[in-house]
Amino acid sequence: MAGIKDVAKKAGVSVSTVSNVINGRHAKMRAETLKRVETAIADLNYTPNAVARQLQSGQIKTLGLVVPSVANPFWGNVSQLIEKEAQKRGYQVLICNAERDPEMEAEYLSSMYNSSIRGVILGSSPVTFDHLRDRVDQGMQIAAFDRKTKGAQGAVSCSVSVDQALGARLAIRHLIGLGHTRIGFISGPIGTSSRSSRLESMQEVMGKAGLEFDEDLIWLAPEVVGFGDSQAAELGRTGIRELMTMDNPPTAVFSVNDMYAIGACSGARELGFSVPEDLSVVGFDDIFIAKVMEPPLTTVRQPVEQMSAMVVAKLIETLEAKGDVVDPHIELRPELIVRASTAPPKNSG
Amino acid sequence: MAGIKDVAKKAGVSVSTVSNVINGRHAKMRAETLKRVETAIADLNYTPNAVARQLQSGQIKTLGLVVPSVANPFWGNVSQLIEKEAQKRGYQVLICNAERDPEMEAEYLSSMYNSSIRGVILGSSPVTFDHLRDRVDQGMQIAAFDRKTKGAQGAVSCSVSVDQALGARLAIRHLIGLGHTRIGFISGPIGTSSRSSRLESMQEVMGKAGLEFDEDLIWLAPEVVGFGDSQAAELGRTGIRELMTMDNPPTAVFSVNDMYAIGACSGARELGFSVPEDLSVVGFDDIFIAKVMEPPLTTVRQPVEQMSAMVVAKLIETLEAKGDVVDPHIELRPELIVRASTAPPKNSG
DNA sequence: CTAGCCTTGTGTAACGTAACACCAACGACT
DNA sequence: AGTCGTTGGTGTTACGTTACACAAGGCTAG
Repeated sequence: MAGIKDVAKKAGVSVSTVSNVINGRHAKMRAETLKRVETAIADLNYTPNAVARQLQSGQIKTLGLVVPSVANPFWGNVSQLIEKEAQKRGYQVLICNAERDPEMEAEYLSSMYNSSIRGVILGSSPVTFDHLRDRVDQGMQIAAFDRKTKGAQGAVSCSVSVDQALGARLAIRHLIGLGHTRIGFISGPIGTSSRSSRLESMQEVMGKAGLEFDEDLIWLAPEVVGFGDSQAAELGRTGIRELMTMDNPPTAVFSVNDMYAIGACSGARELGFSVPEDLSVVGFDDIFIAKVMEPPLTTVRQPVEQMSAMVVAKLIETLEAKGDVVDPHIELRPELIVRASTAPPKNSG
Repeated sequence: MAGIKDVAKKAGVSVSTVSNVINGRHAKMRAETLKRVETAIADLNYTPNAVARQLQSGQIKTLGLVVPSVANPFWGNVSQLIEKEAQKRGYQVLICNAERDPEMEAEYLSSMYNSSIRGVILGSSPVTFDHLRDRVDQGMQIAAFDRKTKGAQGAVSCSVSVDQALGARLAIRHLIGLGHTRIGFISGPIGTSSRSSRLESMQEVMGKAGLEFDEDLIWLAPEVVGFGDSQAAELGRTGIRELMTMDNPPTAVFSVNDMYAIGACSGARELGFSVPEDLSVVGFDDIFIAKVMEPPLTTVRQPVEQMSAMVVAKLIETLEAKGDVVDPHIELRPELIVRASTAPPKNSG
C-alpha cells in the first residue's frame, strides 16, 4: 500500500528522486542519498504500482496471444514457448482461449485494446478479419501464426507460419506413394485459414496424381460455435466411424491435426480395424503424444520452437520499430515424420 | 486515442455525465442528453481506458492462475475451465507457467501484486510457502487447487482439491486386488504437496497390506529446476526403462500422473514388454488421452470441471467477502477409472 | 411569496507514477 | 567580483478515469 510519496517522505527526498532510483537513473546521485532511498524502499516494502506506471507511460510490455484452446496440447505447448520467448525480451503474455469463435476473438481484442495492449499473436487465424477491422484501424498490430498474408487484407502486420499446402502435399504424397488411392480427410469445421489450405492442397495433389477425389471421404465435424479442442479427439473418433462404415471405406485418412488423428486411431480400433494394417493415419503438428502413442503416429511436424521465437521477435520488432520491418512474413518448411501409423494398403501388399 | 474529455466536448456535456453514461448510471438523465452522449461515443469510436479505470478504482477483476505448464494437457484443460468459470463471474484470468520453480512462482506473484491482482489460484502448490510469505502479508489471497491446508501455515485462504491420499489408495488397492505385490512408483521430483501425498499414501497402503515396500521401485526424475511438463512423458519412458531392467522388476507401476503413465507404457513396449500382460500401469488425472490411447489407461480421475468451478467461486467469495467465507476448504473424492492398462500379473494368472 | 425539494446535471480532487523544466550551491576561471 | 558550468537534486503537470460534493432551475406546498 506504500506509494512513492511515502518512500520520499521517509527518505527525506522528493518523489522525483525516488522515481529516479526506481528507474535506475542514479548515475549522478550521491551514494548516501541513494542508500537512504534504498533503505526506505526496503523498510516500507515498497514496490512500484504497475498500473500507475502504465497509465503514465502509455506503454505496456504485454503481448496478447489468442489461441483456440490451451486444452489442445499443441496450443498449450505453443503458448508456453511464446511466453518464454517473450519473457526473454521483457514482455509478458496474456493468453486467451477464443475457441475459434470470431465473436470471442473480437471481444478479447477489444478488451486487450482497452488495457493498452497493442500487439497480438493470432494462433489460428480466421478466414476473414472483418471482425477485427476496428482494432486494426485503431493501431493494433496483429501477427499470424498459421498463414501468410494472402487474404488477410492488410490486417496482419507480420506472420510466421509453416507452408500449410506443402505440409498437406507431403502427407498425401506419402500415402499415394504407399499405394493408397482412397484417402479420407477428417477435420473440424473449416473455419480457419490453415484448415482450408490443408484441404485444398490435398485435393490438388490427388488431382495431379490422377486420383478420383471422393467428396464423401471428407468428414467435417458439425459446426459448433465455441467448441474447445478437448473434444477434438472425440470428434475424430466419430468421424472415422462414419467413414469406415461406408460401403467403400477409405484405406487411409489424413487428419487436420494430431488430436483428430488420435481419435481416428482409437475409433478405428473400436470397430475392429487395426492401424496401420487396415487403415493408415497421418496427422499434423507432431504433438508430443504422436511419438509415444501406439502405434506411433506418422505426422507433419511444425517447427514450433523456431516459429514461436520468430513470431515474438517479429511482433516486437513491429511494435518498437519506427520504420518498416524487414521481411515481416516468414514461411517455414514443415517436415513429414514417418512413424508406424502408415503402411501400404492390404490388398496391394 | 479519444478520451472521456473528447466525448464530453463533442456532446457538449461534462466529463462526469459521460462517466455516468459509461457506467450505466443514466436513470435520472434526460433521454436527449443520453442520446447525445451515446452518439458522441459512437462517432469518436470511444472505449474507456481500462488502465485508468483500474488506477482510479484500485480494483481489478482479474485472477491469477499459476500452473506448472499449460503444455501438460491436464493443466491446459484446467486453465481453460477456470478461465471460463471466471468469465461467467466477470473476471479475467492471467495464466502463468511457473514450471514448479519456487523462484518463478515468487516472481509471478510479485508481478501480479504490482498489477493490483489480489487473488491467485495455485495449481500445483509447493511444499512450503516461504517464498510467497511476503505477498500473503501484503494481502494477497491464495487458493490451492491440489491440497488442503495442512502445511500451508495459514498462507492459503481457500482450497479445492481431490483427496490425494484416497486417490493413491484406490490405485494401489486395485493393483493389490489384481494380485500384484511388486509395485513401482514413477514421478518427477517430489516438489509439490500433491506428489508427496500420493507417494506417502501408497507406502501406507502397501504396509497395511503386509507387502514389502522396496525403495528401489521408486523412480524419481532427477531434480531439474524449471522443467516444463512437455518432457514428462519422456521422463516416464526413461523411468520405466530403469525399473524394468532391474534384476527383479515390478509387475505394476503407479505413475504420479497420466503423462508419466503414457511414457511408461511407451517405454515398456520399446523394451518388448506388453501392457497390461507384462506390466500394469495406473495413472492419475484422467486426461483426455487416457481414454483414447492404446491400451486405454486405468487412472484416477479428478473431477476437474467441478473443482475448477469451485475454486473460482471460493476465491471470488474470499476476495469480495467482508467477513469469513463459509467452508473455505473443500476436498472432493477422486474416482478410479478401470480401463485396459491393468491386469493380474502373469505368474499369478 | 418563499422555503424546500426534486431533477439534471457540473466542477474538482483524487489514484500512483514519470517527464520535464527548473533551481540552489559551489568551485573555477577570467 | 562577476559569470559560467556542474553536481545533485526539486516541483509540477499530465496520464484517463471515478467519486463526491455541490449548483442552477423549476415545481410544489403552506
